[in-house]
Amino acid sequence: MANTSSRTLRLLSLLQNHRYWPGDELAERLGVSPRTLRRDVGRLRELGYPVQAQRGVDGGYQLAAGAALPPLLVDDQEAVALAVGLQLAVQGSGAGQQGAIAEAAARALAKVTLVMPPRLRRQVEAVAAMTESATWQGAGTEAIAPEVLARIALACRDSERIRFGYTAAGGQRSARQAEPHRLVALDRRWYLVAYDLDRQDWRTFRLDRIGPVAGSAVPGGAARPPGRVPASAAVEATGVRFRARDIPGGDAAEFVRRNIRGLPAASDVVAIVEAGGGPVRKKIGQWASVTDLGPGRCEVRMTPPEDSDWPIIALGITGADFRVVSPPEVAAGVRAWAGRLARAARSGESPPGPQPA
Amino acid sequence: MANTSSRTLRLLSLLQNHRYWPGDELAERLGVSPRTLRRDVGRLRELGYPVQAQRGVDGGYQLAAGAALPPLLVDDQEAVALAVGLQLAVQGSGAGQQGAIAEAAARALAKVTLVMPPRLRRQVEAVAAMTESATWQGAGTEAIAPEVLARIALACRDSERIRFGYTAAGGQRSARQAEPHRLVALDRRWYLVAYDLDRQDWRTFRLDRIGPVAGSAVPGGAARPPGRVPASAAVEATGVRFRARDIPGGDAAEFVRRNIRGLPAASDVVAIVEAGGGPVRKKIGQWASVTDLGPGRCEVRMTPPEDSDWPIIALGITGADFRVVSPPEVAAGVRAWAGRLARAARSGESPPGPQPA
DNA sequence: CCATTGCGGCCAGTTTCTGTCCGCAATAGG
DNA sequence: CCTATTGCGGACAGAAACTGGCCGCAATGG
Repeated sequence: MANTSSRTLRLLSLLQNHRYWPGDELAERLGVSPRTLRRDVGRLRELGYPVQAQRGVDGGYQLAAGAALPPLLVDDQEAVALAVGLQLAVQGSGAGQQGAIAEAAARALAKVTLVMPPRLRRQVEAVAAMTESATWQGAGTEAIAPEVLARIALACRDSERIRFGYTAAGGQRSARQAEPHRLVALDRRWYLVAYDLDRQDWRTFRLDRIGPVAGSAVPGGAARPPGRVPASAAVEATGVRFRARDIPGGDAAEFVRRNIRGLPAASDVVAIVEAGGGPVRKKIGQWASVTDLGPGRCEVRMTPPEDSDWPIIALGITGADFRVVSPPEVAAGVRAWAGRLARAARSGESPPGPQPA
Repeated sequence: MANTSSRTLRLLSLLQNHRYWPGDELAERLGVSPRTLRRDVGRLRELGYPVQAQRGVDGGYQLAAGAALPPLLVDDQEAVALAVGLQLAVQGSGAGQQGAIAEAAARALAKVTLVMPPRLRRQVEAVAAMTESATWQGAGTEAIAPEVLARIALACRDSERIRFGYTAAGGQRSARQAEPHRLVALDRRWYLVAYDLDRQDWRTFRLDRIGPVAGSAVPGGAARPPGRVPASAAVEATGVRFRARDIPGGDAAEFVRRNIRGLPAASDVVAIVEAGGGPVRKKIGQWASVTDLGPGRCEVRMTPPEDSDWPIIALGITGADFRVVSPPEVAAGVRAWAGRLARAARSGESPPGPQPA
């Protein structure tokens, strides 16, 4: 309380929470003399946080943008908003070149949730539960539990072995133990690059295929360092730390790209849209890669979550005619939508009232 | 550098960036003796940040969740991700009871952008430009420039008069000068509760109707406190501070609700969906209020941005038949979609190749 | 049983911090 | 032009803190 560093922090907080303070008031709030306040301000400036001052009548201090970001002092609500926003960013903005952002968001999310008081974490979960289904619409959502992502991000950061269940492309579930190295966001999917300890080799895992460990093979009261999170969920931090290895090729994203190239991209959606590539790209470039096929026609390719209506929506908002090349499921979905919308359109024509036979 | 408080901050940063440090390494990094490190840790604990320690071989320190959120020390990328995520939260999650979250997000966003170095701000703008159109799909976007929102949030926080252009419901543009008091997120819209200095009364302004000031009525080199942002945009901070008044009724959200009730909610979309309220609510409860109309039927009411395809999409993903009650524009939109999708469905049936006449 | 690692008391020397007093420099208003 | 206000920073003395070194103790795992 009477501490100097704590006071400096409190000063920073005040300056972040209200941009314009007369010096006297600041001094009073901090319980020090104005001279000491000036010294504190000087200290902040030395630390690189530019506190601007206005002299003369009605003068005061205010915090400006500097070269580095000062420690962020947020209140509870803001912290919740932060976490929610980061979850949105993590789930939603993985597209295109934004992979880097998504990864940073994952890191930040891990950081925040780690230090967030439990009561706030509960709030975040509550809000996320409300919003979750919304970001990735459609029923069979492949959305990743934010908590899985956060835990893996933490394990990567801290070089801690993890154990998890994985459903391979074929459908077989198995328990894995691995050294997680990097999270990579690619094409709206999350991948973990890890050294698989059972296979003794590098692997990439799709996060949406990670689930609870099959047989929670932890013998009774075995060695578990206190303070570790128990196997409450899909991913288990073992508490065993490892030394980082070099990822083959050096670049994690490149490694993922190579690996998933080889796999059958069966779920890709391909469609021909009767409109110029430019406008289409502008409207749905977020989710799809668009290739021009001459004037007024282009090819759209997406990798949406399975079983979702997303590709239909994307094609719909292009506002142009289109043709689904593959897969048949999406074409079937289009037929279903067409039927429903046609009935809706017809019902709208007739005057309101009970549907005529 | 050699400062105690700076060192404490650095320690906090280390603990946030990597969860498990042997004491000796921490001491070495901070350039102090282990004894002093222990004292620093004690200081952090006194400040309320629970640093857990493991004794014995392979022991170390780690930061755990405490009662209060410690100052967040984020790197550049994380800061960008933070800002992007907050913008998403601000634009997207305004629905239902989440208004409070959205407002907190706006506050946090203002806070972050204010102290963010310009280079990072540019990055955020770049990313936002890519993502913007995506959140609120559809053409006639009513999305609010994040910068407008941030600036108004700041002005509210700092009790600073603002000047802006406003397009009234009728369509007339006018220049306003007001004392901004609160931002309110309601029904996926943002409102500003402010005391209008020209009208000498309280008003609510829809943020999406705020635009650049008509005649940037600032005479040449007139008095402008240095450090103020110039009239670079839709909202201008005058630099004049004011004393807060009491909002009539005390509650800003309530005030907004009263005021907009009176206005014609012409753009409301109403539809009847042939499905139970429960499932429908689960699928689109984010964007619409759902009222049960007996088993297997419910009414859906939305207030989407004008001219967007959003209501059609929402109704489509319910997966049920429906009927658009109003407005006619949406019904027309449904017909257009139905036509396009029907053609797409038909083209899918025939083997690929040039469309048969 | 032992090595490792964190804990915290004690102490002496040093550093830093604080409040007070001072003159100076901007700034806005009369 | 003058004045009140407000921030700036030097000087100084006393008080407070910080630091490193030393110690014995307590967990912890092998």
